[in-house]
Amino acid sequence: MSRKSGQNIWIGSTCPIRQVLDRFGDKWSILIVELLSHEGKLRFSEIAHTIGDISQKMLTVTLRSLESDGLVIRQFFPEIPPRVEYELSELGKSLVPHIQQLSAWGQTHMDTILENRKRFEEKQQKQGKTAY
Amino acid sequence: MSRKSGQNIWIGSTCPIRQVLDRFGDKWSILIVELLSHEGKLRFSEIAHTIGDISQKMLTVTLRSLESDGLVIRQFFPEIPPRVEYELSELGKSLVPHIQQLSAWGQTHMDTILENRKRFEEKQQKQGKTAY
DNA sequence: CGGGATCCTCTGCGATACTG
DNA sequence: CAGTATCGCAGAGGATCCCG
Repeated sequence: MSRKSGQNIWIGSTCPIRQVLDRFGDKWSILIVELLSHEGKLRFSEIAHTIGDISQKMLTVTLRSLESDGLVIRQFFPEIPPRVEYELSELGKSLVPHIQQLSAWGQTHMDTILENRKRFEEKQQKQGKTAY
Repeated sequence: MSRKSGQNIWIGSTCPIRQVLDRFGDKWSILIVELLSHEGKLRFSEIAHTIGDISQKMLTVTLRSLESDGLVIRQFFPEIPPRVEYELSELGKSLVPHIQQLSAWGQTHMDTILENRKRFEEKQQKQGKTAY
């Protein structure tokens, strides 16, 4: 519970922010949701190719977890060779706007952040590193 | 570049989503920003106590990185015993609404996700696990 | 083609002890 | 009080091989 604010916030391990972070804090989930939101329906190899630097294992694992949580729909076509298509569920689509908000924030402010970080490092080098 | 969509999206390692994820995908950054957004100005030990299950090391590291990127302002008071206060910068505050959007999405949909996951696991147990 | 199963590496993070 | 320094580990994620 908050002391200073009247708003209701708790920070325990079941608070919504932590839940969202636990679910989507991994390396690939959000990226795949964003990709599917733009491309609609994609095959396994198309996703792999578009992202480029994801391993087959992690693509499999991430897609399976997204499917398991009902965020992505997997369609298997038992042809030869087999074909599998992935697309966002309604639940998955409902997340997209928020991802794009974050993405837009990043486009606007990430340069500033990187500059800040650079200046901070330079400042640290001038001050410290002289004491040995 | 997208083929099917007319919108501009790229998925390379410099795309904004990845940058945001690289920056805030860790375990504590977003949580601390959210906490400071509610409490305004907090001392080191107040943050530690409120969160509860963060180690001193990770609190130090996370606060330092947030300060380095200009998201958090650190004020040091050379008293005895020393006192340090942290608060969000304007840049940090500009991120808060988006975090709360995500948090709200989590409150609305996380139960569904967990149910989906549970059902998926049960389905897997019925089907697989018989083939050896 | 779309994975499963292994093995291995790297690192984020926690636990502990010490300091100005 | 607010850190710093060091050690150690679990687990995320990559590389490789295999299979229907």
